[in-house]
Amino acid sequence: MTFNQILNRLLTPRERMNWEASLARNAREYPKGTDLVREGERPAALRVVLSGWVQKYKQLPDGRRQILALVLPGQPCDLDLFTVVRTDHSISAIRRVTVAEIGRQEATALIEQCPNLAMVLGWSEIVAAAVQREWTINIGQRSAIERVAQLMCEIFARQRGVPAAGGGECDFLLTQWQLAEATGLTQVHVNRTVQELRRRCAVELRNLRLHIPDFAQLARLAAFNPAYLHLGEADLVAERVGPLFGRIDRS
Amino acid sequence: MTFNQILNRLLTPRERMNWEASLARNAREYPKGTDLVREGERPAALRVVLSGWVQKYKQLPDGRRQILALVLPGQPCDLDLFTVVRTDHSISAIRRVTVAEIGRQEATALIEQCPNLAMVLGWSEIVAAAVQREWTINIGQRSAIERVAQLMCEIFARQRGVPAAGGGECDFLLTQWQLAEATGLTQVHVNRTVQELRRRCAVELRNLRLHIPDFAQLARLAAFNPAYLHLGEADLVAERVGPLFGRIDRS
DNA sequence: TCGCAAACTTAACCTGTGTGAATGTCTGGT
DNA sequence: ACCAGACATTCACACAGGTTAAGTTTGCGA
Repeated sequence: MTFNQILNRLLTPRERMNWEASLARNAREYPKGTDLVREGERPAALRVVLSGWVQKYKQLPDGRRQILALVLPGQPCDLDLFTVVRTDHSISAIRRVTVAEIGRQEATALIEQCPNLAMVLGWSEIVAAAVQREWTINIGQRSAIERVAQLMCEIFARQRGVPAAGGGECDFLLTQWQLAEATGLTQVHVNRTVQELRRRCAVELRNLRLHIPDFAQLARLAAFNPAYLHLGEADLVAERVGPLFGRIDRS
Repeated sequence: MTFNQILNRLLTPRERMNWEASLARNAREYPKGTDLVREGERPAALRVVLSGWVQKYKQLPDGRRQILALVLPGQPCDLDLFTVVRTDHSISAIRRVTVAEIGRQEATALIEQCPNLAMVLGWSEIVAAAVQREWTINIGQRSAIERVAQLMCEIFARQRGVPAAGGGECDFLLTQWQLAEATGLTQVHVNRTVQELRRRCAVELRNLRLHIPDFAQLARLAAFNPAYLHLGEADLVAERVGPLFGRIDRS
């Protein structure tokens, strides 16, 4: 269940129109590598990725860098605009991206006009937190090959869902260097690892496309358990998230 | 700024009374090692740690375990009760703990009666997410000695704040084995690392107490930057978190 | 106060992953 | 069709941290 499908399901037609209009009105393009947000800044906009991929990352003083999360098309980067005074991480474009940047005033008005929107945005944060936890165990406990395989499973599942059988293909906009920064490995070792995965016929990877011939096999290798993506729970978002973030209003 | 200080500041006296009464009414004790929540369960209560420490963790099928987060006294474990259908991680008592377990009905009523409470709880989730990000870069990029030092800085700062100068002492309820599970190292290597920190006079650690003679020195060694704890931002919680999670009502 | 389990320490050895550097190969822009 | 820069690949070597297996100390419950 993608973020867009959740929006479709939970927003009223009018709410959805307002949201879409706001996104379109505030869409901007950036070349790859552009920093959208820098650590320590005061968040000034609600950002939603419309095309391309965006990374959240942190750096140590000596330059070591860790990618914390990937934001795929359709997803909001974060809700820091509404919550945080100084951002604790940076956000940048992995490749050329289109991002909607909705300013504070408009974003606040939008949420007030669309009672269900806060709820859906809240849900996206909940899933993002679960993904962050999975990345923690990924980096902390899995071996190199498991880490890379796990990340590939996640990226596939977030775009295509978990296939009932067999496999498929999806976008994979990371260079091996970025894959290394996301998994806590070095670029050289990621290369070894990707080749090992190729040798085992677990994945094909070229031209920014990832092909997984047998998803179940890769998932086994990675000890991938898709539960943390909460893909099947969106139907229940309404009754659950409602009390905290907002209220359903289908009038 | 501890969670309790935020509560003091943002709740009305009546709200605070309701909250405290609810905590007291639902307090329960558990011996160390008790699982409070198991991965895959439906969350049934809002849990707040009253004394002792609690860990959130995930396990791989073969038993490898990663501690994801520590919940210290005064803090809520999570808001999964309001948001998630099936929990994606487990929660257990690190040592003997007292935990308030507020059932769904009571928790929902409480939030409806206390408009500011949702806001404060939301803030705790925001900080927890920031901590999770820091743990990710900790495990992904720092060396063993940096990881351990960083975690010690965090635990100290969450209890005592960042000392202006010099150092101090605080509780440290983790065994070296748990320290290993939290940092993605082995127990043996954690032991080596702790001794190296002792040798450098960076910390003293015994009897579940951590003594840091010179916090600035340890922070330098760990590349510790307390910004992610958002310790100084609580004053601004109200105007920020308000629009999303709730509304200030000091009537 | 004893006794046992949990926690910590030490040691010898091993391996997965990091380093640094050179070379090869795409690919998108013009 | 070509070129420049970005990516991927390969190699030789180093070392941080893992593994296994004993000890030794500590602290708590009976």
